Amino acid sequence: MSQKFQSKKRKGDEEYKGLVKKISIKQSKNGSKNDSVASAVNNESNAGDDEAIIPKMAMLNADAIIYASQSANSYSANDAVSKLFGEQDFSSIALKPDHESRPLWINPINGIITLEAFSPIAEQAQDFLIAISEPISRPAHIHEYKLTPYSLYAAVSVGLETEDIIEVLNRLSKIHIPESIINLIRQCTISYGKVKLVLKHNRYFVESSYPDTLQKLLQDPIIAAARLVNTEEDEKAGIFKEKAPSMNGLVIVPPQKPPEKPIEGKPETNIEEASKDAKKDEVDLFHTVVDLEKEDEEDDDGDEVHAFEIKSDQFENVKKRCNELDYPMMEEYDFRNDNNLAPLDIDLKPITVIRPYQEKCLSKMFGNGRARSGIIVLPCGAGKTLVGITAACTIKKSTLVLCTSGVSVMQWKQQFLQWSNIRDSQIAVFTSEQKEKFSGQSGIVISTYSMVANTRNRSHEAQKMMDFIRGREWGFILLDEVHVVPANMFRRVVTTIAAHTKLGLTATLVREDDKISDLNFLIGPKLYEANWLDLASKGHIANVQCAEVWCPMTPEFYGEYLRVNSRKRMLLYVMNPKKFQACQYLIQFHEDRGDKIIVFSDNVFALQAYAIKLGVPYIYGKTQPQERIRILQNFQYNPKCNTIFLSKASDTSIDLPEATCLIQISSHYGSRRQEAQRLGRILRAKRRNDEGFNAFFYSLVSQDTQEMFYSTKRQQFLIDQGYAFKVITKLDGMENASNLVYQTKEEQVRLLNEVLEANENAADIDNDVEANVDDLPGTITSANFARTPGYTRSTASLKSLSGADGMSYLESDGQTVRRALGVGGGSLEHLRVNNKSKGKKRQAEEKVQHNPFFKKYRKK
DNA sequence: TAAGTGGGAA
DNA sequence: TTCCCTCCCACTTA
Repeated sequence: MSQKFQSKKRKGDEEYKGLVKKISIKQSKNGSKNDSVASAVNNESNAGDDEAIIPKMAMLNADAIIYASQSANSYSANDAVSKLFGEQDFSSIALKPDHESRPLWINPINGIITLEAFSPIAEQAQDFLIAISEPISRPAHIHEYKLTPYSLYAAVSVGLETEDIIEVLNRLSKIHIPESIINLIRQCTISYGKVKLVLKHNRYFVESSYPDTLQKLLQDPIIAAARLVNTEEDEKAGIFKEKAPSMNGLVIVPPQKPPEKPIEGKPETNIEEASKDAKKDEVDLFHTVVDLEKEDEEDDDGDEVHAFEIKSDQFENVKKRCNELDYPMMEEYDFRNDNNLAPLDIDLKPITVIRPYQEKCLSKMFGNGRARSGIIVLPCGAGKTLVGITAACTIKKSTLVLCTSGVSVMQWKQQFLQWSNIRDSQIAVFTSEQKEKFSGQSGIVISTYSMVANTRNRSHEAQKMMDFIRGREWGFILLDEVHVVPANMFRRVVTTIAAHTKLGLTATLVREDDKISDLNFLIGPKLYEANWLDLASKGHIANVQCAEVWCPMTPEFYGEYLRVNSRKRMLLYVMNPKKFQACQYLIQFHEDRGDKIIVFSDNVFALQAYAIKLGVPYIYGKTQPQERIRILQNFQYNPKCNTIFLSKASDTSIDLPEATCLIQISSHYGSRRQEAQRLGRILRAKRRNDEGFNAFFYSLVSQDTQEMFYSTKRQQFLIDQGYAFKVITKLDGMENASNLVYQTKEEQVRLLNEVLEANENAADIDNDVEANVDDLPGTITSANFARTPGYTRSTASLKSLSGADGMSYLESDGQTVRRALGVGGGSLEHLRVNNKSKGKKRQAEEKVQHNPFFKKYRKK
């Protein structure tokens, strides 16, 4: 490979020589690496598809050009092309003479960097790009990254410096870096990393070696207001040795002991050695690409450090404000020199093995010997838990772990016991069921977000436990599924708990709202994000074939689909008989192959209809825990039970390594996170390292319906991760399968009727409520009216009751029954349901409150 | 053990 | 662009 480079080499280009030198060093150090990447790219199972698509794309473009030139016939074809690109026409930018050997393009306008992933040095370039920019899209051959203030902040916080970033970028780029981009980098990095948030004795300090910077920040009204004026107590506590009144009240803290080289502490176990080596490798690798001598320079070496204290309940605001002022505060914890917090006796067990990418994550976190706060993004099944546990074992201070569900809490506890030598008495669980405290000065508490974020009345025990958690200082807080933290209620956990280091873990750092960037000041920068395909190619997670199966609507269903309003359409395309058949066919096909299959449906009606019709067990929200366990164990160990149906009840935190095939029949909304999480269910497939093993992921989509739109949206995350979705318009052999359900028109029509009935019953409530809402002008009176005790809506439709005979699927679902019976008045059946559960009334209230007026009213 | 409540996701 | 429904869960209390 280096031969190829040599042949392209041009004399006199110093930059280029430098680049080649770096490459050959890298190669001699790790000769086979590039080859394996290259082969991974070439063997990439979907590569063929991509190639097949390219000519089509080219044709498409040609069409567009012809069209453009015809519609604007005064232009020549060339002009028309430029017009298509608009201001994104960069044909005037000069390429470097040796551009072919450099893998990057940089868009001067939006900071998007395009990487040729087939370049021999793509892997090194990737490491660098992940450090300085956001991965946007990483399909097989061309990757896109974007430079953003946040990403540059993250780059600085892992130790990169402005000029290094510019220099390396320039080496890798096919064009000279545009001025606009250089300015962006300078602007974003010049002020970064100068201010730190420090927690000491349960108090928060803004610290910097640049007093001017602190002065500047104090000019800001928000920060000034959050400032806590020092008292004599501070002195007694021994935090401040020296005051500097001349600096307008800023105090000087004696110089900190400069951090040593990465984790040289106590290499007690092999693991620590291994991870130390990994860190060294990481640094080496970085030097190889970047060629820096001065990487580990510390600004505050021997300098004085200045600080002022802020109110602890204000620190979220201060962090946010500093971000806005372009002085993002880094949070680092010098845990090895902290003698205030009691140490925690915890180490990884000697048998515990850390994978290379896990070491990489940790090296980003502990790169300068301190613990940085931030976020690590790893795909499901890639061992996020172990990363968290290893981090806890490195910090060795009291640790708080927060998860989304009680099941996860137990899993975390079990994993801590499995991978580390933590004693059982040192690890406590805090949920509604169990309220434990650890013994001694330090320990681990595992809890849920809702437990800690709860603002309503607590049980006595819970309150005591919360006082315990709030009253102490934590060395480390681990936030599992960190993408939920920006939610209004959950985000308060980061402010109410005093923790030196915050580490967020997630597989999918996306939300469908715009709150995800809040994590930058709630937690910290993204420290590492793994490439899913990369991990798959190395065998850490399973290879997955993704396919979208198009199921034509039957004429009857499509006719109805076109007729009804959009709200009622969903059931029609989910219950499409052709989809039913495709699902059944795929189940048979994969069961014959020996696969274990999970079928997902968001829609409970469809879930039950499918599962009952096909005689397969299913789990949804109301399934009792024991029943769930029974079904899941059957699925795992019973060779006769190879398929289960799941609702979104188990989208997260359910571990089924046996599953090798997923089928999605209903995916109403465009949640990228959900799609990725579902794919994650099969990434840890036990059989992933079998020769030629593939897991399968099917999305069944009714053709020419809204579902196709949602499906495309949902897939975006996975596509950005490099997965290619194949479109299957016809399942081979399906027409020969004789045992499929709903083959006759009569059966299909009967199904259609059932669907329409269900739809109508469900819709009755909506119509009814809407009518009410329309009647009421949205005044306070109407609110009172809606909340009047004993108020029942009486615009009953007996029709919906009388039609309930055919709803065989509804019977096991209490809520749907209620909804179906819904508004009916006067019937005994209705009264029975209504008496049994007041849920209906609550539902009615909610509906009324959805009126925009009340929404605003309630917000006030 | 069941029901109510509040909250999250989209 | 905004808003929508539904389903799910955890926690508390009766």
